[in-house]
Amino acid sequence: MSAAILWFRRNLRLCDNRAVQAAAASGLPVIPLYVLDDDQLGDGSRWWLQRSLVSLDDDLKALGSRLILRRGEPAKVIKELILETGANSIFYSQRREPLAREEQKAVDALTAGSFEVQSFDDEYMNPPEAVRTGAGQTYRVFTPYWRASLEFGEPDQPDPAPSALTPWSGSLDSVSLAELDLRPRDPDRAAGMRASWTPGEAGALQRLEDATKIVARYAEDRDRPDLGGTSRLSPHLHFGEISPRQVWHSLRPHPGSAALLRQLYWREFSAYLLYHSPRLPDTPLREEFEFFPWVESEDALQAWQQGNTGYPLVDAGMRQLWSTGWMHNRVRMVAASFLVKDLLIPWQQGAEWFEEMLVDADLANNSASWQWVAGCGTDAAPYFRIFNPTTQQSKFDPDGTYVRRWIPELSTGEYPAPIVDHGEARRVALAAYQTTRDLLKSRAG
DNA sequence: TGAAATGTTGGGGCG
DNA sequence: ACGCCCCAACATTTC
Repeated sequence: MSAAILWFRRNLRLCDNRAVQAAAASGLPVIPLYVLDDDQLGDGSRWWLQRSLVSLDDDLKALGSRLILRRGEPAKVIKELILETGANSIFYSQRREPLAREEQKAVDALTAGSFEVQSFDDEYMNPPEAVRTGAGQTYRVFTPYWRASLEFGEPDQPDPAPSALTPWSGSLDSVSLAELDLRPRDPDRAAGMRASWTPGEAGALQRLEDATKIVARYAEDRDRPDLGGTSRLSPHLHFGEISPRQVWHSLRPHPGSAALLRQLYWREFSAYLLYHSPRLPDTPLREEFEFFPWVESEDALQAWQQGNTGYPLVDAGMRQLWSTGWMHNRVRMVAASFLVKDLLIPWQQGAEWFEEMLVDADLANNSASWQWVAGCGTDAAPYFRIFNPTTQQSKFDPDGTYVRRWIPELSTGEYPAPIVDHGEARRVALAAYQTTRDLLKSRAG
C-alpha cells in the first residue's frame, strides 16, 4: 500500500497549512514526520519546540494519527522512511533560510519514478521573488517594499484544519521527545518560560484572540513595556503555529489594525532581505563597517548578558529575556543599541546571545534587526542615531513599573553604578564611526 | 523606530 | 515707554 509523508518543519499547525491540506486530500495514508537535525538551536527555541511538538502530536492524535519523530539529516531520514514504508509522495512547507533551502533541495532530489514531492510556500504572505521594483531590482528600504507588497492585495483566506487524516496502518519507530532531549541546557530558565507561554497551535489561536483586544490601542501602546500593548505572537509565528494569513484576516476587521498588520510586513521584509542577501547573519550590508574598530570585551559582554550594566532599562530587558525568553521590542532596540554603540561590541555577538535566549529566535528577524540597530543594514537607523537609555526609560516606562519588576535591587538600593558613562560613550562611538568613514574614503581615493 | 547642539523667537523682568 | 537681557519654548541642524 502506498502512503504520503507529511514532513513538518517550521509550520507546526494543522489549520491553514497547505501541505496538510494536500496530504489529507490525497486520500493516501499519511505519515506525519518531524526530523530534528543536529541542532544549532538556542535554549529558548529548544524549550519551545519540545512543547510545540507535544501539542502537534496531541492534535494529530485527535485526528487518529500521530507524529513520527526522527533525528538526522532530513533527506537521509526521509529516504530511509520511504524504504521502510513504500511511501510514494511527500508533502512539505518550504522554508527560506539558506541552510533550510539546501536541506529541502536534497529532499526535492528524491523525486524519481513514481515518487512525487509537493512543496508549498506557506510561511509568509508574499513570495520573495515576486516583490520587485519597477526596474526589476529587489527593494532595500522597508517603506517602498511594504507599498509594493500591498499591491498584491489581501492574502488568501485561511483554510480550516482537515477533519481527518488517514492513518498509516503499519508500525513505525519514533524516537521519544526525551531522546530528542530538547530541554534547555540552562534548566533554571524553564519555570519562567512556562509561566509566560503556551506553545502549540491552541495557545497560538488563544494569543491571536487576545490580540484582537489590543489592536485598537496598539499604535499608542506598542512602545510601552510597562503596559503589555504588543501581541506577543512572535514565537507562535516563528514556529508556524499560526500563519500570517490567519493573523491578517482575524485582525483586519478591527479598528486601528493597520499599525499591527504593518509589523507582519517587517517580518516579510526581514525574510526577503535574508533570501536575497544570504550573508545577512554575519556580514554588514554597508561596506564601511568592514573597517569599524569594534572592541572585544568579555567583561562588558557578560555585564550586558546578565543585566548588570547599571542602566535600568537595559538591565530590565536583559533579565526579562533570560527569565521569559522574550523582550519587549522597544527594549530590544535600547539594549541592542547599548551593546553596539555604548560598549562597541560587535553586533554579531549580541545577535548570537539573542538567538540563544529568545523563544522567538528567528534568523531573518534577528539578523535584519541587529543590522538595523548597528546602522550597517541597507535601510538601517543611521549609526549616529544613538539611544540614551535614561531618556528612553523616562519616555517609555515613565512610572518605572517595568524596571522595578525585573530589577528588585532598585528598591533595596544595591543596584550597581553604570559600567560606562553614556555621554562619553556616545562621543567615542561617533568618533569611531567617523574613523571608518575616513578609512573607506581613503581606500576608495 | 534619537539625541545633542545650535539657532530663533517672544514674553517678562528690570534699569 | 523703551531697550536690553534672560531664558523657556520651539525649530533646525548636526552627529
